[in-house]
Amino acid sequence: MVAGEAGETTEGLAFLLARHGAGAQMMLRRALVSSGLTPRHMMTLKHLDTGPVSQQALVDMLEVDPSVLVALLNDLERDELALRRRDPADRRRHIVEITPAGAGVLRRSDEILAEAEGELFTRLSPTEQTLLRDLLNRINVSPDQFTCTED
Amino acid sequence: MVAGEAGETTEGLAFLLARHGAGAQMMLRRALVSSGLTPRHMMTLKHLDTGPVSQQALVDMLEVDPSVLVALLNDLERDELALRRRDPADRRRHIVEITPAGAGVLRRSDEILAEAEGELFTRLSPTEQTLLRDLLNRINVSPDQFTCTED
DNA sequence: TATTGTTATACTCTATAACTATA
DNA sequence: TATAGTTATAGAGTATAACAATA
Repeated sequence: MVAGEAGETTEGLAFLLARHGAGAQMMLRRALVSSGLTPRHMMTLKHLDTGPVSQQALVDMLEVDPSVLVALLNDLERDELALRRRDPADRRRHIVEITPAGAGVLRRSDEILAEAEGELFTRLSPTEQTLLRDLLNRINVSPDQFTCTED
Repeated sequence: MVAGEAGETTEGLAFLLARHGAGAQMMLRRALVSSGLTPRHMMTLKHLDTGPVSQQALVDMLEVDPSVLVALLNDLERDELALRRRDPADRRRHIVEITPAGAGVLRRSDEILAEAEGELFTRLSPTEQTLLRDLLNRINVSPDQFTCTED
């Protein structure tokens, strides 16, 4: 940082990561437009694909606000990609499951996404992609993320 | 991709990148709260720090909408971190420059950010951080990003 | 009283278009 | 007519709190 070049400043690594992360998010969003899904809808379907779960469990998996999940599930249910039914054992609970149509959309979206990902990372060899994954998995995403109210 | 484990699905690399990019963005935002800056305010100051420029030039550098830049500069000018003056050569233009106070805030923010970045990447050696930077710089952030209207 | 899910509301960000003043 | 900057407005996304049903 002390030794900077003449006119060009080196962008901080965190800024670079944030910028390209936003780019990846935008890429995902665009790739999924043809499926009528947002990245979050897709992640929801992905979790549902492993079996029925309560909304509470989904909230934990997706790390979203309960009210956000309600909206997501309303969309999926309207399009008949998922459905809610009461848990007979605890009638407060909703058990959410994916429909066959939902599973189909998920599979198609997975293919579309694989192609889009391929384009995004064409300039990285498979080895380098694995390396990138490992490096990303070793950054401290949530060290003091608990102090999130404000300070 | 074909060979997945029993219950765990491997998260797509693009999803991983988007997720950790959002994490980095949140970290930046929190680290800068004490400066009263958002990451974008800081980027603006960083560009201004290399010399006075027109708003049009800033729009290109920051890749934001002109109306967004207006709001950013209003904030910075209210806090006397930057100022606008008319370009005598073309009175439509505003020449924007950083103030001494703005340069001071920028320097302090740079230090704060260096510390926060250090924490974010503690588990990566300097070599690995350079490697991560190189890998990030080689992903295709804007291949068909021009087709952004909708399709 | 606590928990699950829902609704309503407000706040931030962003995108768009209309407007002004200059050229 | 085109350009630089501004303003106003609407839309998406998110966060919060109040609420109904059930435990």
